[in-house]
Amino acid sequence: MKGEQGNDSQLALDNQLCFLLYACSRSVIKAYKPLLDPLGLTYPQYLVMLVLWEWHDEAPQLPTVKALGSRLRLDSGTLTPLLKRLQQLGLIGRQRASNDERQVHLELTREGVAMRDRARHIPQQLACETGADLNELVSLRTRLNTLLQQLES
Amino acid sequence: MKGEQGNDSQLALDNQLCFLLYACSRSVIKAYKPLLDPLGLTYPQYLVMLVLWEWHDEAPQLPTVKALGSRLRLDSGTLTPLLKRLQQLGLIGRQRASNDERQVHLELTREGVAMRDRARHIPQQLACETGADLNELVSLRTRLNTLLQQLES
DNA sequence: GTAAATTAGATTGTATGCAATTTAATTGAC
DNA sequence: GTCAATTAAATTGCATACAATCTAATTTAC
Repeated sequence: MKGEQGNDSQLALDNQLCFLLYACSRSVIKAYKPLLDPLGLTYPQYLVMLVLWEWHDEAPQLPTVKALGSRLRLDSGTLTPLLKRLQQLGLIGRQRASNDERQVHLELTREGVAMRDRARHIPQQLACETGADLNELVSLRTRLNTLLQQLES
Repeated sequence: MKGEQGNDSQLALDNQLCFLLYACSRSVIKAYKPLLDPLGLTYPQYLVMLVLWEWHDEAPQLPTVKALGSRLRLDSGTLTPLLKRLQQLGLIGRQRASNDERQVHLELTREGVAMRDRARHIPQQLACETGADLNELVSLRTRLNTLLQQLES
């Protein structure tokens, strides 16, 4: 009886971490929504655009679906329809690689590149809205990064 | 030009927190999967069962869909079909309240109560698998709780 | 060199999330 | 007391997530 109670509370405490991750993640996504609506993007679509914008700066070669999925931890079952929607929006293009026909390379259209300017204000605006301490947010980021590494190993 | 670069990196940093929340949350849910599969539960269904098990201990009156949604930050659009599945599985019952016909009260079936014994080992097992420091996890939980409060205010 | 194994994407099916609307019941204003 | 707001669930529609399967292309074993 006493043992069972102990197990239950331990379970609940540990559980609250996973639930808090789940609840915080959804809550942050909700906070993004009013900022992303004017761009016509969902949150996962916004993450894809962020990766493509970063790649656009750093690499001459554009990423494949595989490389994008590796960065975002999403598979083709999620990305294929999402990327088709971004293509419908005129933000990206998709090209089969000529040297390996299995791969699909992504590219930003002119509008896709241009949207970056309209997105630049978003992170700051969100940080202001939460009113959280910046050092606290950086510390949290570091800890979550460590946790993610542990979960993936 | 320099200003734009500064905005971009600031954006990327802040973004990594929201992305890490998103990635960690999904990664933790994946880690739960092999432990929940034997119970035939998905992760959101498991969260619902956790709330009902807690209520079962503490309150004589069973929660409504509204109260459950308030606890999990989920609305009826998500919960109604999920609860119907739990009912199909024979784990819960749903009863219209007689004093207010708009409300639906939830109850655990005998099997729903019994499943708790088969779920008790899950949190410990998961904590062991991640190999994370317990104090670290508690600290992270506290910080996420603070963040969630800020996001919801 | 060719068959088997592997790989990258696409597809299918199930289960969330959530905005928006609908329905039915209750409450409030007057 | 009655009609307008409000409320609790349910429903609808859209966009993820993700397991499982499929297809086509490439590698590997031999």
